[in-house]
Order: sequence, then structure tokens, then C-alpha cells
Amino acid sequence: MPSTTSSGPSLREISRDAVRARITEVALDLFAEHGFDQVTVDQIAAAAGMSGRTFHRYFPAKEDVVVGEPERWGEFVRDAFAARPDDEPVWDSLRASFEAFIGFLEQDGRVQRGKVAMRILVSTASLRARNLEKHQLWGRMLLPLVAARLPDDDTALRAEIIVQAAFACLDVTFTTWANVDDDTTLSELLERSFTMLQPTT
Amino acid sequence: MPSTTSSGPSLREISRDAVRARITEVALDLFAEHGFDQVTVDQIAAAAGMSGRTFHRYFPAKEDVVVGEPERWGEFVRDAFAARPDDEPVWDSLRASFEAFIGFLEQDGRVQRGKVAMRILVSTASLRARNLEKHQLWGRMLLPLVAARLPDDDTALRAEIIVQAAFACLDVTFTTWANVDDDTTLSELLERSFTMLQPTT
DNA sequence: GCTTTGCGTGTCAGAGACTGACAGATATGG
DNA sequence: CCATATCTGTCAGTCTCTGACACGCAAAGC
Repeated sequence: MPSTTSSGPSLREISRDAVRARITEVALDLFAEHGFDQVTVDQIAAAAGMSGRTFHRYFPAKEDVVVGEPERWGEFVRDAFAARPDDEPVWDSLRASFEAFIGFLEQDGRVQRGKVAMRILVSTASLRARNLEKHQLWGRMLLPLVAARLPDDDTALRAEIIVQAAFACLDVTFTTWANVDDDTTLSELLERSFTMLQPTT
Repeated sequence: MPSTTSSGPSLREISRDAVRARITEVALDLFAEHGFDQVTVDQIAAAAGMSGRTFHRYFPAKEDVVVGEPERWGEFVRDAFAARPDDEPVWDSLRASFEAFIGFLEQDGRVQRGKVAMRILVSTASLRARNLEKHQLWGRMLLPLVAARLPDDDTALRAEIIVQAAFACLDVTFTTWANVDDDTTLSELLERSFTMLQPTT
């Protein structure tokens, strides 16, 4: 147990995060060069100086290296949504929450790396699958909040549709952003996507 | 090669389809009882009286038993969309195309079995993944047709959003239908879903 | 009728992603 | 220095999926 003097992450956690980051760095390079499916776990592990077994102790599945930790970002988005005013239309609240998410990514400086990762993601079936699971998770986290803000009847189906449509917008945003070479902004694409769709009130 | 007297499916194809149907039948029973992940390919093969290797000659992947042949249905939907009048709003055309698809399924009497299959599908990650690939495929087939019907600018992004949103509606439709015990109709749910969302014209 | 050809099938071997069990190494705290 | 917890590698095993080979059977050609 860590001493009570510091309430921050323990030494072990720092070390663990550092190793995870290193693995991610090495793996993304390999994926970018040879393609996700052409790189084996053992190759990544060797490049990172460890055994394949140890790789799986840091990432349960090979896909997790690219997708990251959906849980953390899901909480971020959920909290952002919860912080929105109650009288705002849900569609706008969702857009604002995704906007905050994107803003966080950009500020963190992961955008360049993010574009590489996203290009790998959208071009690999098993990674798209993992991404879908992220949507499902986020959906389960957002659904009750969205449903609570909807007027009277049919809230279950309405909320489901709205959330899924929002994810579709987010997906299209990231996909087109990854496939384009100019400097089009994620925020810009997100706004355009959300504007093209409107839930009937 | 078959003699020219009959232009129908060859004997081999009939036999192949029959075997495929038999495997599907046996496998769905096993999946429904034990869950998709708990049933091995060898178990299905044994229950169908063949080796595991032969199973894979009929279905490249275990998931294909549940998902079926996306290509065929994709063509069906694409043709249905192409047959719609040019001046109809794309959103309505998409709804009509999905309606036709659903109608075909219901007429074929696969609805009961379909509900079982759908329950297995929505509760298994790898099957949801395969279903997503189906969406991607259908999307690639529909996208050019949809884009061609859209007014002037930004057709690429607009088409992408509209198609993805339509798939979201279709997905929610099947998912809620599978999870509900009453007699709510697929068409009914589809209509409600599509009505809740409107692309801005 | 016999052969040739094509096709379906089983067996075998192997890659690749994981997972559990065990044992040694390392570092953390007293 | 020791006791503890954690990390790590090795090994073995499961499961999906693929390629290669050989066997059997049935239709087609002579």
C-alpha cells in the first residue's frame, strides 16, 4: 500500500502506465508499417522487450492497444453530458459532450498519433468491432441520462435511437477525419454531422 | 457441368444449401441452449455428423452460421432502393427499402427462428461485430446511390451520415424487437424509429 | 465395364490469440 | 536482513481457422 503522504497514483501505477504507453508506441509503429493483422503479439512483445505472456498482462487483447480504455472516456462523456443544463435539447447536449471529448483529445496533443491510430482502426475489421463495443458501453452509460431528459412517452426507444444516431455522427466524424489529408478539424466535422440530423421533437 | 435441360440451381448447389441449412439448424439449437461462445465448432460439427474441417468448408467463420449471407441481402436492399422514385426523399426511400427487406423475411416464415437468432446475435460480442461488417458492406453498396440523389454540395458526408443513421434505426429496430416478448411488429418499430429521426434537408 | 476426372470429406500439422499454473526474479516495507 | 507482494518468463493447453495430403465415391468418357 502507498504511504499516506501522497494521494496521487502509486509507484506501481506510474510504472504500469509507462509500460503501457511504451507498448502502445511500439505497437502503433508496427501496425502503421505492416498492418494490424500482419503483426503478431509476439512481435510487439519482442519489440517492447518482453514476452508475449507479459503483453497480455497489460492488454487483455491485441485490439486494446489501439482502442485504449473505453471506460475512462465513457465516464468523461457521461459526466460532460450530465453537466449540461436540463432544458437544453438532448441532441445539443450530446454534441457538446462529444465536443468536450474531442477538445480534450486535441489539447492533449494526441491528435497526430490519433490520426495514425484512427487510420489503422477504420481499416481493420477486428478493430472496428472493438470500437463498436465501446459504443455499446458508452450507450449503456448515457442511455438512462438521455431517457430522463425526454418528454413523456416512448422514452426507451427514443433514447436508444438518439444515442445510436449520435454515435453514428461521431463515427462518421472520426472516419472522414482520418481519411482526409487537409487540416479539417474534428470539431468542424462533428458540427456538420450533427447539423445534418435532427431528432423530431 | 449440368445438362442444359434445367436452368435452375445445380445438384451440387442444392446439396450444398441443404447441408448449410442443416448445420444452421443444429448450431442455432446449441447456441440457444449454451450460448454462442460456449459451443465449439467441433461440437457443432459432431452434432451435424461431420468433422470440424468440413464445417469450415461451409462456413468460413463460426459467426457466419448466425449472420448468414450479407451479400445477398445487401443486393436485395440496394435493388429495392434503386427501384424507388427519384423524387422521393432519400430517408423515405431507405425506410421503404428496409421495409421490403423485413417484409421478405416475414413472408419467408423465418421470423420465429429469426427472433431466436437475433437474441443470440445481440447478446454476443463477436456476432455484433460480424453484424457491423454487414452494415459496412451494405453501406458501400448504398452510398453511391444515396449520394446521387442528394442536392448539390457536401454529398459525401451527407450520404454517409444518412446511411449510418438509417442503419442505426434498423439496428435498434431488430434489437428491441428481439428483446420484447409481445407481438410488436418489425415494421411498426421500424416506422417509429425512422420517424424519430429526420435528416435536415 | 473400366478408367478418368472432379468433388466432398477426414486426418494431420501448424499458425495465432489467448489463459491458467508454476517458479524464479524484483522491489517494497518493516 | 527478512517477509511480503508484485512482476515476469516458461510451459502447456484450448479454440479458431488454414493449408496440404490422401481416400472414397459418383458422374462422364472411352
